[in-house]
Amino acid sequence: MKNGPDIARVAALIGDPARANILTALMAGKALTATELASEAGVTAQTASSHLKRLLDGGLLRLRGQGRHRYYSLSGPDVAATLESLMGLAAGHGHLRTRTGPKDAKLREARVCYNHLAGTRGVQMYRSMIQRELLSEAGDHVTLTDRGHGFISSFGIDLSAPTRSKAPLCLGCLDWSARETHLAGRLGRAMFAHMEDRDWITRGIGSRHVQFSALGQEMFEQWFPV
Amino acid sequence: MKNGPDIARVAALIGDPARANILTALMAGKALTATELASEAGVTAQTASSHLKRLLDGGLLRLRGQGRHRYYSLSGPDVAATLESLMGLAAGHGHLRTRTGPKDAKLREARVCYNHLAGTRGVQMYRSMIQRELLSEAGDHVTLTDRGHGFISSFGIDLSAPTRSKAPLCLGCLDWSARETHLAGRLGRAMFAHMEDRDWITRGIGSRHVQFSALGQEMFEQWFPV
DNA sequence: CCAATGCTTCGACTATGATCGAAGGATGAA
DNA sequence: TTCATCCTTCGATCATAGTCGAAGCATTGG
Repeated sequence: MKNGPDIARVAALIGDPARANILTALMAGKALTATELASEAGVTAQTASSHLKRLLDGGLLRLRGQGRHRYYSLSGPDVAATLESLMGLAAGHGHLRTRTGPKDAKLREARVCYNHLAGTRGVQMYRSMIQRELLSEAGDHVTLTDRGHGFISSFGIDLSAPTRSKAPLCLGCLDWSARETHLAGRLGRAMFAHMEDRDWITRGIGSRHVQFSALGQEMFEQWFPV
Repeated sequence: MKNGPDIARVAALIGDPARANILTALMAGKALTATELASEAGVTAQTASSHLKRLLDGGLLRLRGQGRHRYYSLSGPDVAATLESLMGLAAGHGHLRTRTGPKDAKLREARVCYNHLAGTRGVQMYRSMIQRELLSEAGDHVTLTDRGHGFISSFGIDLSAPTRSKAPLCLGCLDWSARETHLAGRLGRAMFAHMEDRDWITRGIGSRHVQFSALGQEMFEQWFPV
């Protein structure tokens, strides 16, 4: 009857509350064990196991077994992007899971999205880098310019390190709260990790919120002015 | 337990096969009546009615009543963008509804996506306009440059006509097949309509496929060179 | 007014799948 | 080896919601 990709299958996969909780928890980018995800989703280990199997079969998750632990993570940035897009729809039409509170405002300001910075802070960083032509956009492809390479190495990140990852260096990711692009991809993750190492930012425990330290606040404005 | 938008609600809404068919049918951009959608979805009128009610309540659809007909359409470009994103996931993970056939190849080349041009043709048009600086990208916002305004009016579209629409003039939409951006928004729709008026393109009946005429082929290459 | 069409509501049936208890396999620690 | 932890599989229960037949509104046309 119809042709094209089977959208219902994927959507139904995301459409269960327990599975949606699991996926949302994994948006933070860290790989989590099955039991951790069970508690995140608010179901027993058995139930979570069956959900994880389905998500795995559906290609949304990736599994790495380490000893008796099984670590699950999102299978790729495209999954994260789709989830953000769905969040945008849900938020735009006023279906917030909980009432909009101070926590939401914090999330809107800075949060982690699959290991890179999202929220107004993330958008600010992206805009700043675009404005100064450290990044350039062509179509949907974002690339690091020559000036950008210099900037990044002076920022303290070594991009020349060998990598076996085939993931794109730069990737635009649509922000559900700000409705603008922020930087994802390997570079986005590296910059996030770097700021974490320098104690500019700390992750909220059990939350996607990102807290800027006083130093971080100052440095961020200095490196990424509008 | 969790915070943020209620993603499961929206995803579950899209996750039913009948509703997914309805939404996919509406991706073509035209408003369709309840009975038309019922036949598209392959269910009876009663069933479709209940689905349409739910989609309406969920904010995914928009309703305009005309006489005894009720015309349903997608509530906005953000909905279309999310659907495309889901298609990308589904296609990427190999869940095609039907076997990949010639029809799919045609769809990949040129199709209508919420009343604007998508597929490799759509991407080509977008790239061409970006390259020649008729469009400029800043973050997620796409804007028509001064040169772009000149180009559009020589193309034969009058943008000075008064509009009560608050929809953005330019909007990037991620293509599920090409995985690049193509032009959506009011301008994207206007350009599509213009090419339709000039018989450069015709829509496939009951399909999202777009057929280029010989004239259209030639003109398209002339106006949007790579 | 009546008849026809488009659409929705109601009610009942049914199936899918979400859930958890219990049990079993796998790994690591002692 | 023995025990504990992590995780999965099996089986049974139960609720949600997708489906359609029948009936009821609403609108149009004669």
